[in-house]
Amino acid sequence: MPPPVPTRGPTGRPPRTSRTQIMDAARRLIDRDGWQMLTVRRLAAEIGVAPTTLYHHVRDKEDLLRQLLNDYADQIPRARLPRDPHERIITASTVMHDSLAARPWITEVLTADDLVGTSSLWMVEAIVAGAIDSGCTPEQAVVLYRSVWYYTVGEILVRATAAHRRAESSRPVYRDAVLLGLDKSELPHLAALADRWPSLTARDTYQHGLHAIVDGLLPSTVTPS
Amino acid sequence: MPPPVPTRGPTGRPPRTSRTQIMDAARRLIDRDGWQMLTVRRLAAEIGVAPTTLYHHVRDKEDLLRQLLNDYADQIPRARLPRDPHERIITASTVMHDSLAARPWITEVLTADDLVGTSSLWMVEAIVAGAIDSGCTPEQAVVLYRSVWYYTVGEILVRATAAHRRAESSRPVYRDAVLLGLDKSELPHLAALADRWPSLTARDTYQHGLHAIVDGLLPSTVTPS
DNA sequence: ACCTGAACACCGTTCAAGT
DNA sequence: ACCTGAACACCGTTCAAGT
Repeated sequence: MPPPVPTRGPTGRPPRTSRTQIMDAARRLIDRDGWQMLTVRRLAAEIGVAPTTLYHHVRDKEDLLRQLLNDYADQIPRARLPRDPHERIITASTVMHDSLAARPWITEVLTADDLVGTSSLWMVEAIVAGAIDSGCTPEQAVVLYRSVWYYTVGEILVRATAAHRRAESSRPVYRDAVLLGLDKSELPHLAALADRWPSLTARDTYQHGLHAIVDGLLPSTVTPS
Repeated sequence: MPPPVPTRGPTGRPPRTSRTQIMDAARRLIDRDGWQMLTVRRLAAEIGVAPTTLYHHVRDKEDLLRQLLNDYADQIPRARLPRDPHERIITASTVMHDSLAARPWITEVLTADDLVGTSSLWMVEAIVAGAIDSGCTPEQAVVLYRSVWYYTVGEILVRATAAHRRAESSRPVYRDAVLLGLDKSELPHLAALADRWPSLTARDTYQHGLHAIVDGLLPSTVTPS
């Protein structure tokens, strides 16, 4: 329940713009025109206010983006998780995936352009050929290639942006701050791992995951008679 | 060997700017200041020429980016591939990965910002907890989580940008054009799959790869006695 | 306290004009 | 044929001034 009367103080002008109003307009704009169209100026126009006004309710554009992502995350319903650990992993991963897939712009906020040319296709050929020679159908071979590609793109991308962000070093990395302030009773494993997290995620585990994907997607190796 | 004399014709001014000169300057600029700093105007300044001049040698900024990526791909040495199919997959994947990792800006061209907040951590907790309950050490659990995260980010990202690019529909999708013009003797499997490629990559195979990663990274399930 | 216009330092791109 | 300046339609952000 918002205060029906502006709080007392040095008696100023009553606010005509609220933070939630801004976030709503931002979502509306993104849904209608795509997230690339979310500019401070357009957002202000959408609300019907001067661009400079927004800087009274939001620190800068990045602050606005972060708020937008957090609001969306808050709204994802906590899934009922199965007891079996393996199933629990699959379920949580799926929710994670589906949440992102429902609003692709959220992941698109992390991306921009894709331009893959002809001269790198020999690698694709090698992977597809290897899969077929291992007994895959062409369909399975393509699935295998795509899984490797997704995993590879994700790995490079996440690590690159993390490094990038660390290098900019303006603010204290944000994620570390988040991790250290965790509720032990709500997220026990993460809280226990919080201090080791930076060093654990610094490791190069690309090969680890790569082998898992390849082993998991090739037809189970039958020992030749 | 470039012609020592400008080719005859309606006798014009001799070129002071070449396409390769532009690409060199672009790489220099990216290496020095990061790819975000690659703007048409800065690039022109780096060369010492008016911004508008560049539009005589390059169609637009996207053309420049694409050229940059293709040039880099051309320069990756064709790896000697092992005979064993499984090993061949690993090798090609690794080259692919290493090539991107060597110049992170190439993948960063596909990305922009990462901002993951506190309220989605319950999913991470569920995955890590499930892994530990399955017999993983904390280290292994984090490896598993990261692999899933990379794979998921990559999948969403690649598909989203692909869809996005398809929606813009200005030019004929580029990749399709590339695929159809393949040399059958050089890339036989890809050439054979070229026409089915769009439909094959349109399929949702997220679960496929996800199960492979999880199965591959959990300790081999010992049937309980 | 809240909102604003003017201003700053940028973008990518077009186009008529110069050599 | 090649290069240019002026111009257009934009960005994000700051800051002194208004109510």
